[in-house]
Amino acid sequence: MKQKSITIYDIAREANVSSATVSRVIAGNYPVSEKTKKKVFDLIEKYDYQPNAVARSLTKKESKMIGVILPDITNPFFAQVFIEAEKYALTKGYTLILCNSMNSSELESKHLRVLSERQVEGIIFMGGRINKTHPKVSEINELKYVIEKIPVILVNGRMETLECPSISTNEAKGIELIIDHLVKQGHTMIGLIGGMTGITTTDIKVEAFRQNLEKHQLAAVDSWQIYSGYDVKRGKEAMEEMLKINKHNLPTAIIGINDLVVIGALKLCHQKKMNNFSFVGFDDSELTQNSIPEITSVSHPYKELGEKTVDMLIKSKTTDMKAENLFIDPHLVIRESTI
Amino acid sequence: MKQKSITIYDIAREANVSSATVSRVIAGNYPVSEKTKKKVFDLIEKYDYQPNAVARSLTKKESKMIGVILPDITNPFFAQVFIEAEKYALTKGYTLILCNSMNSSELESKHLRVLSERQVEGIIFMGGRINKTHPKVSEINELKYVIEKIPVILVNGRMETLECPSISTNEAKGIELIIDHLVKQGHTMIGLIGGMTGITTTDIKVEAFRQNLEKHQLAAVDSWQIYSGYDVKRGKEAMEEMLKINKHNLPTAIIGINDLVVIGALKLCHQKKMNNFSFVGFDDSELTQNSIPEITSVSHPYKELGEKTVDMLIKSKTTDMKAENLFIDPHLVIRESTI
DNA sequence: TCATGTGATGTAACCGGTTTCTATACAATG
DNA sequence: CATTGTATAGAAACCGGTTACATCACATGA
Repeated sequence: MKQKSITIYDIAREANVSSATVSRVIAGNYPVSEKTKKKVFDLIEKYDYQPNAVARSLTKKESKMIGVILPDITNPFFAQVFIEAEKYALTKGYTLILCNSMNSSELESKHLRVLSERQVEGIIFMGGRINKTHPKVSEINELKYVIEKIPVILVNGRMETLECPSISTNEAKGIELIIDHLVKQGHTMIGLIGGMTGITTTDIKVEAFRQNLEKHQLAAVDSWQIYSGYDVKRGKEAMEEMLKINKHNLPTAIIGINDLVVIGALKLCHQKKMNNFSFVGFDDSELTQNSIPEITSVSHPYKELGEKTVDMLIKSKTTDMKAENLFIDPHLVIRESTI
Repeated sequence: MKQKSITIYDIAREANVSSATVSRVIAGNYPVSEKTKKKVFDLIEKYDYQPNAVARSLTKKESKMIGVILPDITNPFFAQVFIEAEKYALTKGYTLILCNSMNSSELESKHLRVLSERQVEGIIFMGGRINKTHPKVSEINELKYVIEKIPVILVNGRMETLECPSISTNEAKGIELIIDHLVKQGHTMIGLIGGMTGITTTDIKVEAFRQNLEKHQLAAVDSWQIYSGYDVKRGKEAMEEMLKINKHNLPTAIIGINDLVVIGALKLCHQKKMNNFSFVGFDDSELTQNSIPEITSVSHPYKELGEKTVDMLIKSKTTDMKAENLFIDPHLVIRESTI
């Protein structure tokens, strides 16, 4: 329904040169006389000629596209990494294709397939549910199969069952920052709520939690660590349980596995009119600044995560990618909830 | 660095047929003998042959890609529409390319160009800063130029300077729902904060605000309507001003131009220990459920916005698109902040 | 029996670029 | 002057599909 666009041949014809010459003028990687160059550039401008990226992809066998598969772009963590990756990719001539898997392995597979058919040069895989307790082996196989053909990088996710390069926030370091801060504030009784055992990122945090309590010679009270999940509702539930089972022996500071959990806990405390806890979240999402009180939280190295991932993918075109696991340190943003 | 994939010719050779036949088997739009079909399908399965979408795009002159340009995927409104659009597009064989413009017209132009070169079949343009007070005419021209070549649809944005089809939430209706609800709750003194005059979506809401007050024969007190902006900070500022200039004549219910503004206003009221206002937001973002109190808000017809937009774009391939402006009614989600 | 229609398949052109190979003109070198 | 090198440019193949057109075998109907 729209007019057909002009091609390299149209330019060539009007300039009385061959398409090869026009191609060379554009690429600028081959000697072309100044006169011809000018003639071609003038025509390109005159018609606002835009090279057809699809045709170029086909001949050059490089699509200049990178796929991004994540559970849900609504999650501020994924959104932030994506934005940084996109910004960076653009400067490198790459385009990102975002795929929301909505935590469905079926969708994940479908997206994997589409991306592969579209000849993406690499796939960024975030927060997939692949971990040692993952129920569906089929999915891992699917991914494994793709990895053999397309470079895949995991962001903040590890796969015990599969060799795959990854880039992650050093979450253990994040927990260390939190506990150091809380101790400096005078806290000696610290709890941890949310998350699920078996999920890599939770396991790492819990492990770091215990180690750092020990480092400061603080008691690791078992009932002060409550698994529940990752959303606001779970946070509320966890806090409810915390209050119930520790009625007479409560921690003074509580770390949430992520910001949402803290929001939930805060809500419960507000309802119960208990405003005597310090809270720390994880992810430093916008929520932390919009809640009352504003929440101290660990901020991921978003920019590095995004850029390094894209870089590794681009590099993997020429260098064989080692299945290395890169960790980047986060930092702590201190707000009202811990002062 | 990865192995080359197999092509339709590989399949054809091993099946002792021509590539045309394989193509026909896959397309299934042409009679092929059962025997040949089976032979080909078996080989496709054996090698897990995946057609090269780039090559297909080139010959068929249809990329099956749609571009999406929006200011910032972090904004829950855009994210939600995107998710719905993507979900739907996938079922139709289309892939979306998300572009964050970060409110920079430079980036907008760059993305427009990239998308055009990639031969996208259409562009979904959300929340662009194009309106009657828009300072940069160059940008409009850029967009205008693209529109001549690629179908563009605006989502929740209108352009006075440019004929372009659009799909929008009926925001006036949203305001009507709010005011009807507040009146039913007994409110007779209603304020409106946030937004900016000159921005289409604000103008529409303000206009509807006044009309609906009139409908209920309520006073439209000038100082109860305060422009400020769109984020939490602006909301706080607006509320501060509201309290200052209306010290002895305050509204009892306050409508925010969006949810963020309400969050800001709530924060201020919390600081000032003034918990006697009813608040209503707009967008029904997750924030509304996570704040204290939970906020009554107008929910956009996300699913319809996403699906209808994709549908229109697909249809525009065969039918010439009228520059029509479609409106879809939102609904009101009632929460603690107005009871 | 011959003309015609139909099903199944192959051939080759095409999509819009890039790139290898080749050719030409001209300058520099011996 | 013959030889070699270099700058410039074209011809043609190629990327991996799709499809218009051609072909052929066989069935049908006059």
